[in-house]
Amino acid sequence: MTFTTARGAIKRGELAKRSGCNIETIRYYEKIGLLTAPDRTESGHRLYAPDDQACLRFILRGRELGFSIDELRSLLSLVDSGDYSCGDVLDLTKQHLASVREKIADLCRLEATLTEVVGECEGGQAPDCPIIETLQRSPELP
Amino acid sequence: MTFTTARGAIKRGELAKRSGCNIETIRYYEKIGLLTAPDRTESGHRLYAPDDQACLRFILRGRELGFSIDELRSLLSLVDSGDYSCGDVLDLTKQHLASVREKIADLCRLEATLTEVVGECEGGQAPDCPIIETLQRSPELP
DNA sequence: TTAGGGTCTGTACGGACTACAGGGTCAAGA
DNA sequence: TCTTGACCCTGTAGTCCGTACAGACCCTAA
Repeated sequence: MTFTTARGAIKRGELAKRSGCNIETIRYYEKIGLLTAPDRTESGHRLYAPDDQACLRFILRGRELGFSIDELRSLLSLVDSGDYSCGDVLDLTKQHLASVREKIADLCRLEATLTEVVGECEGGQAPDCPIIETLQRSPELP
Repeated sequence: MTFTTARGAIKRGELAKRSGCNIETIRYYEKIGLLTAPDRTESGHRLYAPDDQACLRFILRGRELGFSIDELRSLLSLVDSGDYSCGDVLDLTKQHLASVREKIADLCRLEATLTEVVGECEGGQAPDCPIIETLQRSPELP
């Protein structure tokens, strides 16, 4: 049986399995300073304490919500500071939400254009493909 | 006055200016084989003939429509083959359209979640920030 | 003791560019 | 004719967010 290390500490592979995160990604987050370097066994294996595990979950959830690494860095430093204000967090989140909405708007414009050309093409046996024609036109003016 | 080269041929800087494309991006497209290498002056400066210019416009328009480099490679080889069938082009475009729609759906889910947490936070002087709480929850189950 | 897994490190790759350094070329003005 | 400044050339490194690999080390159970 394995010597039981500090309460609840687990190795990287186990953390990867439990969190659903790629094992290499965990090392990457440490490398870029997003996840603090955990304690190690004498032979150098990483040991993630429950706090470290919570931190990774925070990061993964943030990524799921589309926050960038830098945004998460800010959020984490707010949380770690202990007395973060709701306002700071809200500002960051609102900014992020705005950029998500922008991306949606961009993609919707794209979708409309593509739907249009697909519709034109589907209609008949046009001698010139309307999709190719669209591509050969000059870029759209603002 | 500059010696007038083959009708309408221009150098890279001029092509960049006219097309609105970053000058380095043109070189990049050549390097990855998307844009065919143009003729050169004796001293090695690139000279883009009207056909080359049209090809770059095609690429830029395609990128605007969100096609990947690989998709554009396929489209260009279809067009260059001369007797492309509308069906091939349509297939590629439909595939691309489907992926755009998927991205939109993903972002809309994101947007909904973010809007929700922002709404909760905005409401009052909650002692614990609901955004941080959301982040501290486990990742969403499928 | 050995076999197999797991973990360690460093490094390279991907897409789609962008930016820079250190040189060569070109055209116009003095 | 010379010089000046704008252009162009090449190769390389950086961006973002990971992913993947090689070669070495460690750990545990049979």
